[in-house]
Amino acid sequence: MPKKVREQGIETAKRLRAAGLRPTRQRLELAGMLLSAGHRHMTAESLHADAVAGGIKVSLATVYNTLHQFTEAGLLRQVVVDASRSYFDTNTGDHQHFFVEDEGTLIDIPGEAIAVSGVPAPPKGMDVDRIDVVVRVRKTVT
Amino acid sequence: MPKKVREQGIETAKRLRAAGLRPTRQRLELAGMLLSAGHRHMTAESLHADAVAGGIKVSLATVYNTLHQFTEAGLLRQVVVDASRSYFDTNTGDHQHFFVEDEGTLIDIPGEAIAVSGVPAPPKGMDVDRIDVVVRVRKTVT
DNA sequence: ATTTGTGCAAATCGTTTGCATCTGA
DNA sequence: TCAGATGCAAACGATTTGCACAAAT
Repeated sequence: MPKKVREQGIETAKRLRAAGLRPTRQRLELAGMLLSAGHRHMTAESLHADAVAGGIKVSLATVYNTLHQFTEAGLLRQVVVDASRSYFDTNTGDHQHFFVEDEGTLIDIPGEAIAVSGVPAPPKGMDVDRIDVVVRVRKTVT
Repeated sequence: MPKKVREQGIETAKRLRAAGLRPTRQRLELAGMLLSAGHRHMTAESLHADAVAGGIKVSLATVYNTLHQFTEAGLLRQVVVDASRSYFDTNTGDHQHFFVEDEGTLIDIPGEAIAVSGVPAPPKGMDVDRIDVVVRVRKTVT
């Protein structure tokens, strides 16, 4: 194993431990897929498919568990755009999304770009947790 | 039957016919619940429960069908805030929502109040269908 | 050795559908 | 009459869970 990869693994292991998660093989490999390259969007099904395609042995149940654990640990963010599937985003920073309805795909919109103004004060005894903006787009009908 | 109620029923029947829907007993009664009073938010389950509680005989399957038909007819609008349930809103005008995460309830935010700026141009060949803003709130932790 | 995680299959939840029966026009 | 609507129960797809086994500390 190349030194660089090993160190990356150690680095990832630390992050998992810090989140109170044991660095198991499955979690390390999934974390590797998610945290290495650039940001990505996924569903449990798609991540499982990618993992299996990449030779990683994990069950779908473990993928679901892992996605939720990572989300709770702040490594991922859940995006609600479709009533029938859950999407996850490796970009946990301030940003919003385009949702391509024909394809079921997400595209990030930088948080600096977009602004929401005029939000009324929340009802008494409530605090704003987050503001989500979804720009639903579809293929132009020509 | 009081004259006023009968006329309301006739009025509703017209709206249904205009939407290409036969004014059946179930559809008229559900429409009555939805279009009479002020705006309301509901899930299929909650509407079915309310209908049954109000003495209206309908099956859950018909409630689902009706909600979708009404939505397609523009009488209702679907709101996506929770990955596991579909919400519907009798307010089909321009507006947004608070979503109380602890309770799973929605509160309207008038469209005039809120504004989203800085939305980038959608990708080539895509048109913006709608912009949804969800202000997620939760009970203040004291 | 003890605790925690994994995989599988069964269970669950919201939602949709097939089909026999009704109902409105 | 008869296309369209309804209700029920079975089917569904996404997600969760129970439990025996495996792996991490």
